[in-house]
Parts: sequence; C-alpha cells; structure tokens
Amino acid sequence: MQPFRPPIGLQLAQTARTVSRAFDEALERAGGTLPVWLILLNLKIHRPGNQRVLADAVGIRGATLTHHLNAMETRGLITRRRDPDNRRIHIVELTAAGEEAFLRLRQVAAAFDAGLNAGLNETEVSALSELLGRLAANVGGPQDEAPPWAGLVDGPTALGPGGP
Amino acid sequence: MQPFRPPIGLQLAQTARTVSRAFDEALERAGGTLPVWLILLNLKIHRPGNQRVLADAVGIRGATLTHHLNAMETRGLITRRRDPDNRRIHIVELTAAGEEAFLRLRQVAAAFDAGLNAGLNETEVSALSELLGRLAANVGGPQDEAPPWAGLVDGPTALGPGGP
DNA sequence: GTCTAATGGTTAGATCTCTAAGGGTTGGTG
DNA sequence: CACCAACCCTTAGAGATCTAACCATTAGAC
Repeated sequence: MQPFRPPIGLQLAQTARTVSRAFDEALERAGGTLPVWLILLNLKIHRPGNQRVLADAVGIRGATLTHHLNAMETRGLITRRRDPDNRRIHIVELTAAGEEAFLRLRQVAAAFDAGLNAGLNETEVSALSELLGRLAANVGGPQDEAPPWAGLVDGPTALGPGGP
Repeated sequence: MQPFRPPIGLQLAQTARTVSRAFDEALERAGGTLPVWLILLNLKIHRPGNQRVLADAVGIRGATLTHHLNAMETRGLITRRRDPDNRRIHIVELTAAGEEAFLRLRQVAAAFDAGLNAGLNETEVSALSELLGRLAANVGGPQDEAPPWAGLVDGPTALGPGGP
C-alpha cells in the first residue's frame, strides 16, 4: 500500500503551532512572550526607523504593535519619544531593564533553537529552510520584504550564547 | 562570506502564518474558515466519539470548540443532541447544509493544496513532511496522538477533487 | 443507597490580534 | 498663506483563542 500523506499545509500549521507554543512557554518562564522577544530583538539589532517597519519585521499590524509597546513601556522595558526632526515618528528605545530582558530572552531563544535542531545536520536544516521558502512563495508570500531576522545578517553574534 | 541562516523556528512560524492566512482567505471566499473546515472534515471522515477528541483533532481547546459549534449550529451546519447511552456526551452531526459546506470547502482545500505544492516533486514533499515531524518531536510534540488528518487514511478519496 | 472521584461540556473573564476610523505632522501646490 | 494628500501612530470595537471555574452525568467504593 502506498502511505497516504496529509496535505502539507495542515502539517505545516500543526507543527508551527506545536513549536510556537513550546517556544512561548520557554519565553514565559523567563518573563517574556514571542512578540516581546521579537520586538526586543529587532530594536537591538535592526534599529528600525519607525514603528511600521518594526511591525512588519515582527509580523504583526501597527495597531497590535502599539498594544505591545504600551505594555512594554508600562513595564519599563522601552521608552518612546518624538523624533525632533520629524514629529510624526515615535523613536522607541530600550531601557536598561529592556537590555536585561533582551539578554535573558536571548539565552532562552538560543537554548530553544539548539534543542529544536537536535538531530538535524546542516544539510537537512538548509533543505528545510529552502522548502519553507518555496511554500511561502507559492502562496504569494512576501518575497522581497525583509523577514524579521533580516537584521541578523549584520550581527550574527546577537544570537550566539556566548555573545559580546 | 558564509550565508547566515535565521533560526529555523522563526522561519517556520513566519511561513506557517503566511500560508495559513492565504488558506483562510481562500476558505472565506467560500464562506468558511480554517477551524470550521477542520471541524467539518473530522466530522465527515473521523466520526469523533466526543468533543474532546474533536477538539484535539482540530488543534484547539474544548472551550474554543464549543464556541465554533455554537456558531455552526446557529448557521444550521450541525446539530447537537445528547447520547441516550451516555448523557454526558453531545453527539455532533452534519446537516444537509453542513454536507454542502463540506463539499464546497473540500474543493477549495484541494485547489489550495495543489497550488501550495506547485513545483515540488514527491521526494521534496516527503522530505519536508519528515523534517517537520522531527521538529515537532524535538519540542516534545504529540508523537503518539492522532493528528487532524489521521482519519484520512481510512478515506483518502474524501479529499480528492473528483471524489464520490 | 450514598459519597466521592472522574468525565464531558459549557460559561466567564482575560489576552492577543485584526480592521476601521481618527488625530497629529509633514510636504507639495495653488 | 491656505489647502490637501500622504504619512505615522493611536484608539475603538470586534473576533478568536486560552485558562479557570462551573454544572451535569457517570462509575466505583463503601
């Protein structure tokens, strides 16, 4: 008998949910969430010019970003101030507490990523990455847009467990 | 320069979101959503014994399933009645309208899956599926639990565009 | 028969996300 | 200068999902 395979899209969604939930749990144990981590990461390595860019990088809408930034400002992780040169723009900056949170969550993220990749060699991860890219392209995904990790290219050590 | 690859978990989440959104859009054009489609699919092919099993199959919590079933009952897609043999259980059944919706959404799902797999050959899809399975296993995913499509093994034609 | 624990489902309240609309700022055009 | 379109962000309201607490029913223990 030929083994019947489920639609790859369903398996993709299910796997992503499982992995995301596990990651979120790990982050919560360190006092964070996935969006907060991505915001901290992008602020640290990418210095996005405005909130629109930041929202795109995190993969959420502008309104949702405002929501998270409000919470993070209340928690003292970031500050917001108007750009004197262009008062439409709110410059978002990490506080000392924000830097600490970034370091803490970075460690969690690195450990999680190591566990996630366990048993997979370089070739396999590379193939998986390439195939995922083709799926996204097939549904008209944002080929030219910068993904959340685009800034990582400029500072790969930002994710390394033994960073600066 | 060595090409820096982002954490595979982030790319997985991003790809899944892109694909899921595209799928949801396609379903909405046919008057459905992803949870509603999965509920219809499982009711049709799997005949889950109770709502707990159905919720697991769809990948949501029991409370969320209640929410969707309420809406689907209001729309006339399903009926709920107590099992006379075990009055704790609510038997969920498709109405005629529910059957129609199933057929309509099945067509959309099949077309979407074909587009998603465009340009990928059998070997590649198989490899992708296997790698996704390993990622899920690495984060303690439900290895022994039945995935949403488990019932498809019993009736592969249920997804075929030219089904019975 | 009654008590207790386990099971199946629903309800309540909170959180996260989205779209749509609104307020403030800037730059171009007459 | 006055106006208007474009841009950036926030607010308001709705929808989906989750956890925790809650009824109803069943099964087992005594």
